Amino acid sequence: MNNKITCIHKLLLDRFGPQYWWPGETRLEIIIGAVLTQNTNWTNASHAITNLKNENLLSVSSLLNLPVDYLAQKIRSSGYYNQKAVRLRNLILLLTESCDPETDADGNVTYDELCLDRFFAEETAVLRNRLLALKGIGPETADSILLYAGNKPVFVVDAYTHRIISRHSLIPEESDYHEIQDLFTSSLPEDAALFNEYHALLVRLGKEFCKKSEPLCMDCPLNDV
DNA sequence: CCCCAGGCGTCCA
DNA sequence: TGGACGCATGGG
Repeated sequence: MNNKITCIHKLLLDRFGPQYWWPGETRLEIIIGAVLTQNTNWTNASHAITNLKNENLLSVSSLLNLPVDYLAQKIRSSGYYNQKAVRLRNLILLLTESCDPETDADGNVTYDELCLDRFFAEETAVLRNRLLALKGIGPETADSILLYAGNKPVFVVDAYTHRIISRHSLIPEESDYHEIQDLFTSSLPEDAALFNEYHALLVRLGKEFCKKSEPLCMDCPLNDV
C-alpha cells in the first residue's frame, strides 16, 4: 500500500478537476484513437478520426472493407500511417472474430455494438492477452482500450506517468511498465472510473509541469507531497 | 534548424 | 535484457 498514490490523486483532482476523457464517443472511436495516438499528439490523431468520420468510415463493417492503402491515406495526419493502417486492420479483424454480419444483421443493436459487446464480454486478463498478441498493440494501447473503451479497471501507464512518478522518486527511473502499473493498482481500489480520471489527470499534469525538455518538474503541485 | 508528442517491433551484442 | 533504430506527421 502506498498512500502517496492516493494523496496525489486527491491533490490533482482538487487542482485540475475531473478531465472527462473520451466522453460521448463510441467505443470503436476510442479503440481506433488508442492506436492513432501512439507516439503522436492527440491533435494529429484527432484529425485522422475526423477524416474517417467525414466519409462515414468509422464503423466496423466500413473499416473491414477498406483497402489498407486507402485507410493509410485517411489517417496520414497521425504519423506512422502505413504501420497504423495495418494495426487497425488487424484490430478490426479481432473485434469481428466472434460476430458475423450476415447472421447478426438484424436486431435492435448495430453490428458495431454487437461486436464490441461480445468482445468486451470476455474476462479482462484474457482480453488483454488477445490484444497484446496483435503486432503493434503494446501494453499502453491494450490497457487504454480496456479502460477507456471497455470500462475495465485497468490502470494505464504512459510516458507522463513514468516521468512524473520517477522524478518524484516514487519508483526508480528504470522501472518497467508492469512495475509502474503495480504501484498504482496495489495502492488504489479497483475502480475503472477512478483509473480513468487518474490517468487523465497525470497527463494533464505532465503537459504543464513535467516536460521532457526540462530536467525536473518545475513548480509542480506534487512537490509538496 | 531543433525538439516533441498519450508506442511498438526488430535487430544485435 | 537493453540500447539503437525505423516508422512520420504537425506544432512550437
